[in-house]
Order: sequence, then structure tokens, then C-alpha cells
Amino acid sequence: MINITLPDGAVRQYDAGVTALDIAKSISEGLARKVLAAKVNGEVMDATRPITTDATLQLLTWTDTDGKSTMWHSSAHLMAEALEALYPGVKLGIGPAIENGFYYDIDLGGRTITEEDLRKVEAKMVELSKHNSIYSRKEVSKADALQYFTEKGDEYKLELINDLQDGTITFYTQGGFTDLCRGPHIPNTSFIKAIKLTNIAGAYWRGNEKNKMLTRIYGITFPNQKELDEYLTLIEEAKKRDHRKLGKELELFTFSEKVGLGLPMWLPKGALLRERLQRFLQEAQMATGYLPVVTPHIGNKNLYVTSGHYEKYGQDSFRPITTPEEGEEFMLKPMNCPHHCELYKASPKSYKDLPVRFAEFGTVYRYEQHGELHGLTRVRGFTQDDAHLFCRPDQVKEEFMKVIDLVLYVFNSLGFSNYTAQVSLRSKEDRSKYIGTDENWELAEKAIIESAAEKGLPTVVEYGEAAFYGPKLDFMVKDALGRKWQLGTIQVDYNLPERFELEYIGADNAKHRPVMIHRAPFGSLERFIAVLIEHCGGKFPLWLAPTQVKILPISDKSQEYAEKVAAQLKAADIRAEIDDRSEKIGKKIREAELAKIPYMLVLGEKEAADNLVAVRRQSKGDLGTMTMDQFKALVNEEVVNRKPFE
RNA sequence: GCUGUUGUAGCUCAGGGGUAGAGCACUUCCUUGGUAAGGAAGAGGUCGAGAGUUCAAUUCUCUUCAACAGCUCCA
Repeated sequence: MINITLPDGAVRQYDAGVTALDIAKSISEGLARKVLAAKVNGEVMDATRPITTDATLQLLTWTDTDGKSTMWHSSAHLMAEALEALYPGVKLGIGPAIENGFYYDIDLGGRTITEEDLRKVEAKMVELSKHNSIYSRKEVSKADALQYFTEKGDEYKLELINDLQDGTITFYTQGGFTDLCRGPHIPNTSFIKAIKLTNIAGAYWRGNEKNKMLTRIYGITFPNQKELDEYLTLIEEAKKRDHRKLGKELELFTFSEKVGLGLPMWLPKGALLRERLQRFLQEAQMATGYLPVVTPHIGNKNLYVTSGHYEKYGQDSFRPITTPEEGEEFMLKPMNCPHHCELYKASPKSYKDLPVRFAEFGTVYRYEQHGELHGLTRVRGFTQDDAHLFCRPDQVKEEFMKVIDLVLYVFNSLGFSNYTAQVSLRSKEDRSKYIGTDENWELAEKAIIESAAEKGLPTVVEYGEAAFYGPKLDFMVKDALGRKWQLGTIQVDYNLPERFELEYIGADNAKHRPVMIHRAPFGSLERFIAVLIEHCGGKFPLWLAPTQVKILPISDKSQEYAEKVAAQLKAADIRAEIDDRSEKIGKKIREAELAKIPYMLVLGEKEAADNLVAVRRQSKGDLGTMTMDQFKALVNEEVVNRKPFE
């Protein structure tokens, strides 16, 4: 007999070799029907695997993340089975579960697959799922595994098997389909009730752009149709919040093919929003000892040779600008750090001067590959809310933590609560792409890891994500469709100070090297605003709204009063516009609602007679009448407290 | 950059080998209306660009440019 400890602490006894599914059955039949997989001693495995020793057991169902991903992984196998049935000879790459659903990379040998084909594959999957095929696990020797896929003629699987250790290889079979797979899987295909293949895309084999591009089919499955419908509705809703769509509708920004790809242009309303954000951060920075600086948009090529950026990015960047004079080359500024290093050198520094904090909203230009461009989140010209802190080694941690505070202040003020803090370190394998000594890197990595830990940030560590000159702490936020974007970033850098030979005179009257901290709480104004738009669905907090109040006279008779009210609001620093068209009040309200203007003032003869305003709140409706002073106080209170728009 | 999809009026989209249509927006006129669309008339497009096939191309073919999805990349 073995002891099985359940999540509630209860211990039950079973014969050795019992399966999680058996245990579920012993608890209740209803539970057994829902079990997708099991977590045994912390490891997720098939609910049908025998358990032979004492263990802790958690039964995984659809409500568990691991339960979902097990089902989606099994769904990928089901899709592969359907694909083999419909497209004999198809070769399979990998087919994992992802955050929302699964995909399988396939090689159709020159054939293409269309959206309509996906519907056929879906239908085949539904048909196969009804066979209630069991997912059965089998351990195989490397030789047998190689033989199986050699006969099948699937070179991708052979490549995968060659990288595996003999004795660790397992196959899973359901229906007529067998795949190389570590598992785990759901007990049988009947759990998969609702299926949607969402899209087709290309993906390089093993993520390497030198390799062949396979066809990737994405899909998602659910245990019932209702949940699938809800999911699809959610996606539709999310698309309505897309910043590219809202940016156009709310007249915030635009692009022009003639101006160039990835070069956003800000329309008046968007520019106003940008300026509000800029002023907000400037004020916070002035309060914490930053000094504003301004540097030019171009820099001599030698500046970037010194910094190392030219060697690293010169070939993949905008080409240098040449002058009529021979031999002079300038580059569009792709970052502000080298300029700031030279600013630091403008005067000798004492240890008493440090830290020096140079801040600049610096517009930079980077040649991003065509296919990477994406709305405002990935562009070729953008403005960083950049600053460089030059400090003594003993000040690094304190300064770093103050920057974390500033980033969190910015995020909190805008209601960004679901970020992840990512510690981006060097790749463990390939170190050739980084500059500087191991010693400096270790110092920098240590400073970041310790600071983040002391601030209690929930962090994830990613290797290979560091900048070439130093590690980073990145604040990642998701857009409407769940794509992750890096917003705030803080980087510790021991390398550029060395390359630029930055110095300060210490208390010992000797020269020392300062440490540099790069930081940008927004990341870039463009990307930050993109994510902000998607977060609030275009309903900006009042303090940021380009137009805060729309004044809606009921008829021409109230025009004069409307203008008087507008003048008073302007004097109170409230951004208001009058809708003086000869339209009915219902239409004016509808359009102001759709434009997501926070407040509407409906003004007719009644209001004019009593010197009042009838206030309407966007998406909330009529708030009744009040005096101008009351309305101004209402607005002011909301602005000062930076209340989020509900 | 790679794979796939798309490109028709300012916007959202329909159409289709015989040189184009709707709704909204826009202009003018009527209407002066009290909390999510008042009415009428008008104007607006070399159907992304180039080449080919054809008596004839916006429609078919090829090339190219751009957008979108994903991959790769991101100082």
C-alpha cells in the first residue's frame, strides 16, 4: 500500500500502481470525468500513469493552468492526426501548448493551406475526437524511435530524436497517430469538445531564420462550445481596443507612406496627450534630482564607433549621412547614451557631484526590419523618456532602487498593475555578442538582481535578453491581444563609462570610473501610449484626455451661453470644445460618447437662465445640473488625483 | 528580411472581363430640436503602382509597394 497526500492534507491509502484516475474515481465519478492530468510530487503527468510510491497528488482539471495546457497539447496531437488523414505525407515539426491554445509546425512539401482548409481540418478533428481514442504512452529505445521516423520519412522528428538521450524517449499514440512526445496527455480525445483553428503563419524550424520555414497552424480547444464562444467574443472585444484602430478613430496619430514606414506622426489630440505625459514625468523627475539636457539628432560616426554601437548595429542600421566634405560621416541618433557620456565629460567631476542624472526626451531612429513594424509599438522613429545616471559604485544600488520607485510611480499613476518585471541577463551559451569583462557583467547583474529582490518585485529571469553592454530590468506589459511589450527599462552599465573613459575624482584625490544607469520608465512615448490606449480602450483618465469637456448647446439660441461657459473653462485650464453644429442634442451626445469625451455639458435656455450646466458623464449618463464652480471643482478633483477613467 | 492573407471614396465595406456602388463622414439648404443617429440635395474614386494577356482589365497573370497575422530581430 502507498500513501497519497491530497491538496487538503488528507492522506489516503491505495495499492501501488494505482493511477490518478483511479483515485479520482474513488473520490467521485463526477470528478473522474473532469480529470485531465495529475500533478504527482509536483510533476505534471498522465492521469493514467501508475503511481508506485508514496506521493502528493493534485488532480488537474480544466480550471488548472496545467490542466488546460495538457488538453491543448493533446489537441495539437489530435490536429496532427487530422492533418495526416487529410494531407498524407505531411511532415511534423513540434506542436506544443501555448498560453492560449496550441500550434503545430508542419511541412506540407510545397502545398499551401488556406483558411477554408482550416475548417476542413477542424471538422476532421471533431470527427476523430468522437472516437474517444485513448492517449497511450510507450517508452522506446533511441534506435526504435529513429527507425520509426526513418520509415515514416520525417526528418524533423529524426533531428529531435538525435538530440535526446537514449532511455528518455517516449511515444504517445491516439487513434492512428503516433508522435514523439514527452507528454503528458489527457486520458482520451473525448474531452476535446469545441475546436477552433485560429490562424496560419510561417515559422522557422527551431526558431532559426537560416532554417526552412514551416507552416504553423494555431488553434484552441475547450471542453464545451460555450467557453469557445466566450473566448471568441473576448478576442473580438480586444480587437476593438487595438491602438491602431482607436488611434485613427480618436484622431491621435497617423502614418503616411510618403513620409515613410514606421514613422508615426502625431495629430493635435495625440500630441496633447503626449505632452501631458511628458510633463507628468518631467515633474516627477525634477522632484527626484534629474537635470534636463538636450542633444542633437545626429552624431558623428566616431561617437558610435567609440560606444561599440557601430560595430554591433552599423550594418543593420540607417546608413551614415555624408557631408559634401570628404570623409565626414554622421549617423541619425539611434540612442542617447553616447551623447550623454560626452555631456558628462564637459566638466571634471568630483565624487561629491555624483550622482549626475541627465534626462532628455530624446527622439531616436532605428532601422527596424520591415516585417517587425507594428503600429506605435515597433517603429523606426520614436522618443525615449531617457535618462542616464552616472554614479559611484557604492551608489549603484540606491540609485537603481530609486529608479524602480519612479517606474512604479509611473505605472501606478496610470493603473498598469499587471506588469512582469523581467531580469534580462546574458545568454548562458553565446557570450560573443556582449562587450566588457566578465567581472563588470557580474557586478551589474548582481546589482540588478539584488535591487529587484530588495524592492520585492515579482521577477522572471530571461537569459539572452540583455543589451550588448549590460543587463536590464525590463517592465513587460501586455497589449489588448495579450502580446507582451517592454515598457519601462533600467540598465546597469559598467562598459560605456570605460569606452568613453569617464572619470571622477574620489575623496582619495585619485581618478575613478563612474557606473552608468540607463533608464526609461515609459520605454518610449510611442509604445507607452499604444499600451495605454489599449488598457483604457481609448477612455483616457481625465488628466490626460485631449478633450476633457464637450459643450453641447441644444440650439443656436444657446450658442452665446455656450461660448461664455467655454471661456470660463479655458480660464480654469480645462480643455473644452463646443459642438456648434445645427444638429439635434441626441446626435451631439452620441458623437461625444463615441469620441469618449469624459464630460459633456448640455446647455439650453433653462441652464442659461439659471447660470447652470447640465453635466453628463461619458458611459454613465446624466449627472444633473450644477453651478460652474461645482463643475470646475468636480473636474479639478479628478485631475489632481489622476483618477482612472472607469 | 521570411511565410501566408489582404489592398475599391476620408472611414467601414459590397461588387465584378464592357472604364464603379452602399452606409457613415464632408458641402449646401430646410429644421431650433432637451440626454446615443431629423430631412433633402450635392460633391467625392485614373478600383495601391507597373507590366503582360485581351477588341476591351478595376476584375485574369506576373512583378512591385503597403497593411495585417505569425516567425526572426529589437541598442
